[in-house]
Order: sequence, then structure tokens, then C-alpha cells
Amino acid sequence: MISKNQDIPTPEVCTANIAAVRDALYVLNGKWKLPLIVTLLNGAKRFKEIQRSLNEITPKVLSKELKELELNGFLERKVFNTFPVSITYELTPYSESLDEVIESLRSWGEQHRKHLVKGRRLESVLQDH
Amino acid sequence: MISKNQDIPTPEVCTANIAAVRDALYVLNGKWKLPLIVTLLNGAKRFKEIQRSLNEITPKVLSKELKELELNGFLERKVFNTFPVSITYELTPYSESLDEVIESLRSWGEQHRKHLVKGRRLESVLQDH
DNA sequence: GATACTGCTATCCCAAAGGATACCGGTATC
DNA sequence: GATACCGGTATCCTTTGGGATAGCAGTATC
Repeated sequence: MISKNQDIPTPEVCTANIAAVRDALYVLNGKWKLPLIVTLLNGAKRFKEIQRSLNEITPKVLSKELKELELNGFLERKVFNTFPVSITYELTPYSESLDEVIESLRSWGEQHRKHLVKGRRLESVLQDH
Repeated sequence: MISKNQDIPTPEVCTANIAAVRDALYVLNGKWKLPLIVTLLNGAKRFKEIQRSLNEITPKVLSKELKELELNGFLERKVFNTFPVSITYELTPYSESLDEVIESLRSWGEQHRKHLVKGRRLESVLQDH
């Protein structure tokens, strides 16, 4: 329906589309939110596990991102009465609503890197991981 | 393939997925890039038209975002020899690679707002447009 | 004792993104 | 003259995102 080849949206539809995209970005924007959700697709994880899996994130930033994602209903924090205390984070059913978003970004990121390799522009417009 | 219900990705696949999502976010992250591309789905536009259509963006930010999108190959800036000079911005064929990304975000943003209305949490986690 | 684990928090800092405002020169209109 | 159009740019500022580092208490292991 948003495809440019077949059906140019009217200005009203375009405005509504922009609003919806902005709603999504408001919730999902930033360096770490979606990568964090992707790492939890593997199953529930503990704080340090997540940190290792995301490689370069500081505890402070991780803590803040987890809180926001919890607040928005994407993940659940579970506390277990062990020594030391252990806490797991796992995705909620609502996080499944993001599957298409994540898949489209993953797929696009993959093809974009290939596109750049083909055009030899890799160094200037992609980040190291 | 990234769906959680059917096929939990292995850690290696997960790492590759995170990397691909991060590539995409590196290029597309921020408040204005995708809304800007959405507004050009309507067809080529001039600077002031884009500004009006995006509503709250300053000329400075718009100029910067347009430059970056042009640099990344998503749009083309055309200069016409009129009085005063007129310049249009239009999407390139490469921008079509973003169609699924944009559509998934639009669709998600739409359902998320509905989800929040249903749960009466609109005020706290969505932005005004 | 030291070091490691746990999941954070506090402090300080920098970088980046974004906003507010004023302005440019050339032309057109009143 | 004033104001508007055009597409920006310059300056100053605020806000947000993220990073670096140190530290907490309780427990376990050497």
C-alpha cells in the first residue's frame, strides 16, 4: 500500500503514514533498543549475558534501555531468590508485534552492506561491529 | 526465519542478525530520516514543501538530513535555472529498498497507538504530532 | 587477604541530535 | 519602503544518547 510504483499516496494518507512512522520511531529509535530485543529472541537472558552479547554496551546504558523496554511492554524482568540474586529478562508476547520490523531492518542491513561492498563505499558509511 | 515461535536462532545467527540490524540503524536512525523519505513517496518536492509537510523541522536540520540521505543514495537533488532558483528532491530507485522497512514501521506504529488507546497509556509513551 | 560473581547505580563527561533565531542575495509584488 | 518568495547557512543553545569509570553489599572460591 505504500509502494511507490503502484499507488502514490495522497497528501492525507502521507501525513497519516508519517505520523505512524514517527510513533514507531519514538518508541524504537536509538542505538540499542532493537539489537537488545534481537538478542532476547534467543531466549531469556541475564544482565551480564545481554551485555556480553551486545559487546560494547555499558551497564548504565543497558540498565536504562532495559527499563524503557520493560515500561513499553516488550520485556519482562524476573527476580529469582538465589545467591547471588539472579534476574532474567525475557520477551513478552507483545514483542512479537515487532517481528516484521526487525526482519525488514535485518534484511535491509544485510543487502545494504552488500550494496556498499559492490560500490566500494563500505569504509565511509558503515560502522564497525 | 527470525520468528521466535518457530525457530530460535543460534548464537552465531543471532550475532549476525544484530550486526545487520545495527548496520540498518546506523544509516536510518534519528527523528527525521524515514519521515523525510515517506514524504517524498508522494513525488518530488522542494525544500519548503518538505518543510511544511514535516511540520516542525527547522531549515537547518532539514538541510542536514537531506544531505545525508543524498550521500547515502536515497535521494537526488536537482537544480533548475529559474528565478528564484528552484531545487527539487526526489527519491532514487535505491530508496525502494526501504519499502518493507517503512511499511513495517508504519504498520507497527499504527497498531501500537491502537494498543495504547486500548490500554489507556497514550499520554505517557507517545509523542504529539 | 584477593578476586570473582550478581545487578545494578552514581558521577562525570563528551558527542550527537535537534531546536530557535537571524540572516544572505536576487527577484517579485504591493 | 515593506514583505514575500527561493534555498539554504551561521550562531547559539538545549536536550538526548551514550560512554568511562568507580563503586555498592552479599556470597563464593582460592
